[in-house]
Amino acid sequence: MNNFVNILRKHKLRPTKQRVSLGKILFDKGNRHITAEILKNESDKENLKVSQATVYNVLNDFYSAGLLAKVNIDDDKTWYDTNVEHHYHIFLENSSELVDISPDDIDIKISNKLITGQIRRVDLVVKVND
Amino acid sequence: MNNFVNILRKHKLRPTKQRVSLGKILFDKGNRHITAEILKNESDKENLKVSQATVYNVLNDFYSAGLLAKVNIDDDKTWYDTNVEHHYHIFLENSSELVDISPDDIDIKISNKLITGQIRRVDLVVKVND
DNA sequence: ATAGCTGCAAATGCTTTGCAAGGCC
DNA sequence: GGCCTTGCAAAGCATTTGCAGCTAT
Repeated sequence: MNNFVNILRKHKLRPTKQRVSLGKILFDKGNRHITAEILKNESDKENLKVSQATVYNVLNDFYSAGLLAKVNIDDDKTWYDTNVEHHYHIFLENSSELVDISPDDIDIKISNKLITGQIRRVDLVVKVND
Repeated sequence: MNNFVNILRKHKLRPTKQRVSLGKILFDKGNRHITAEILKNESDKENLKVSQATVYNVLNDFYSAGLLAKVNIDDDKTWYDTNVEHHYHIFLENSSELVDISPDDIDIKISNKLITGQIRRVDLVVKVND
């Protein structure tokens, strides 16, 4: 029935009412970019009775399990991304919206004499504004 | 005499003792990447008697004047960069150090069908780890 | 039964701010 | 002198944590 319950179990996370209903908000509508504040608001709108602390805990748990990615845009709030595949972002400054860019649509060539050690990740954000 | 005093005046910032001495730490040693905490520590080491609040105020003033750039690495602290030219970054995760990459050493091609509006800036951070 | 989770409130960590005292033009 | 800046302490915000009570297994 509920597929997400199994995903939680697979990651050794108990499928509590709160996790399942927040998971529904996060993963049932395609790729999303969300903050703890937005998630709490949407949860309230659906009368889910989830505390703000639990929203933070759940986001951290999902992130640790690899179900969410973090995106650094500004220093104020943490954004979470339901797309955990390698990709880049466009940030629409007017609406504070994030849009995914597939690595196929962008070509980055770094002169590798600059890199020492292992590349762990490459973060790219194009900030646009009309 | 003190060249930085004139720079401050040009930006309508009064050349107070605090601004001039923090400016010396920031701009007299080539390009630097620094947080409010690091700057306060270095200021203390030189017995400058600058309060933490003033460190924050000065960083904000310099940033607003275009003398410093901000770099988003993590959500915890704000990094400031004395290099305000367009460029990219390598973040050394082991030492939490930032290294500049010149735009000449990296080639980014974005399929421009993806971009609507004006590109305000392109932020790229390569996180390495050995 | 019990290990894990939730909710509340308090604590934390970075940063900002109000206001009185001091410094620059 | 007058306005800007500083310093201190308090406030602000996003986030984390301690702990008692609850829930999934």
